[in-house]
Amino acid sequence: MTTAAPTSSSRDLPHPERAEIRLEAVLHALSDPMRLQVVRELAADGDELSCSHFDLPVTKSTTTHHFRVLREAGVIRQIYRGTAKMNGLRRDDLDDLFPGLLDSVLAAAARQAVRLGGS
Amino acid sequence: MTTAAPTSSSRDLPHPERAEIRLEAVLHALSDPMRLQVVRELAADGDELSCSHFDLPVTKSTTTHHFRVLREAGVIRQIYRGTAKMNGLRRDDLDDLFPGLLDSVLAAAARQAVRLGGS
DNA sequence: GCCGTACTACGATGCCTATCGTACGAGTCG
DNA sequence: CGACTCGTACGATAGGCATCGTAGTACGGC
Repeated sequence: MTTAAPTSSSRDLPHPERAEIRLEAVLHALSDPMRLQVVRELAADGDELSCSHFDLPVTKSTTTHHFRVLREAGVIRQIYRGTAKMNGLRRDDLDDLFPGLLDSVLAAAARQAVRLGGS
Repeated sequence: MTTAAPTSSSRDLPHPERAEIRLEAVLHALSDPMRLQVVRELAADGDELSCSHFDLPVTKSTTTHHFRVLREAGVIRQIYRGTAKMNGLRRDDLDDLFPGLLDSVLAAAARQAVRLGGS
């Protein structure tokens, strides 16, 4: 074992090419609190998180929708692994297209979380 | 010349306090091509640009709407000066709340403009 | 082969918003 | 004053989107 199957599921999902990623779409994707939260967790916990790992206060239908928006904007990459769908940040592509943008947004989100959740 | 009238119009517009500016609202404001364009011009040409200076491919009503969204998100500051309404980027507030964010977005927009308009 | 789990697809709904047109208010200049 | 310019307000409209629920598909384990 230890491999054998490269997890090559037949179904794969459409992702935009690096050159097709549009800044407006990325900003729009990140402008939703739900999706921003997802991106923050992905950035913090590293890649390879399944959809079900996230405990969002919405139904699974809505969760699927948000992941799709993130994927179609080019923010995340999704691959099926068995029944689970793993999500990873497209940090390399984003950093190449928009240097520093993702880090700025993440830092801004973290700052704001402290400022608002201030305790 | 060079001053004399402090241009103190009686009508002034509601702006969010610095502490009220929300990252999601800023990202959403910048996710519209029209508004992003406005912000880019403001950043390039310095402050103090009148609404009519912008030649957007929409009617004046819509232009007013976009400026209002930008103002209510805390991205720009607007003041009346006679019949004109001057617009300025709230760079100080944004840089304080979200260091580097505005510059990253502007740089990303410039890069993308080159990449797409790339001749 | 069957069942449970993970996620999707589709339709419905209600809200938000980008857009327009027209009518109006505020200032400036003749 | 009167006319013109700049921008606003309001209503209408059409499209987008966040949300849900239900039904369905794909995979893995028993």
